[in-house]
Amino acid sequence: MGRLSSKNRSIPHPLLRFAPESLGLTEFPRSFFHQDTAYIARRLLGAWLARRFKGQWYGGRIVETEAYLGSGDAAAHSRGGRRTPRIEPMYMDGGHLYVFLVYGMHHCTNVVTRPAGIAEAVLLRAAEGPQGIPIKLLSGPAKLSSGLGITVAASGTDLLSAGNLRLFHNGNRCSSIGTTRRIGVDYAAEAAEWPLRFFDRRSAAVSGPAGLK
DNA sequence: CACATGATCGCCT
DNA sequence: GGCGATCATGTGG
Repeated sequence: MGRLSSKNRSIPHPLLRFAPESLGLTEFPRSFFHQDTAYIARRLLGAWLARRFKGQWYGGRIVETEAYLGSGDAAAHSRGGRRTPRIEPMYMDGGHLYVFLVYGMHHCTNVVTRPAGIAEAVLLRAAEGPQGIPIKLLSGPAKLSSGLGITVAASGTDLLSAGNLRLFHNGNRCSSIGTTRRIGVDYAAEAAEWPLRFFDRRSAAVSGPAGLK
């Protein structure tokens, strides 16, 4: 049957349409993505992940992120220096995308950090759509990905190549940031407790049960 | 609200 | 062959 599972859907949700130019948003320079990964994870709060589809822009304001720190991080796909075709984009220059499939049906979108050769990344866990859009639409890494129609097909693309996937910001930094351990990585033992999850305290779109905020 | 479970398959060992 | 960087739905208190 022509089953249409989430992993095949690359169409952005129509409610997420917005006009980047009207908000005066600019883009981060390459050097921004070469900095400390946890620092970047915090700085990305408030930035807009945007996708151009058939001439229109769709996007959301990022409100929750997690940092994954590479070879020494037991929770990262690049733990122990692993290097396979799937995770190759993690080794690319900062500013690229790393997208993977989890549980056979959901996608997770990451922004690669650090210079090429260092496999670190920031998982985008939740975002707010444009004004008036249901708060749950992008609240969770898989929902954020599916809301914008981002699939593994986008893994390895460069956010700074003036393409259809971009990261915009308006110069304002998130001023109220919460920090907790990362979600869903209990298998990583001690690394699971590292305080590498960040979220905008003032946002109602942050994912997970109330206890995790 | 707090769990518990099933769905579903690519990736890695 | 085992297991996820998840989510929706169901149960029970």
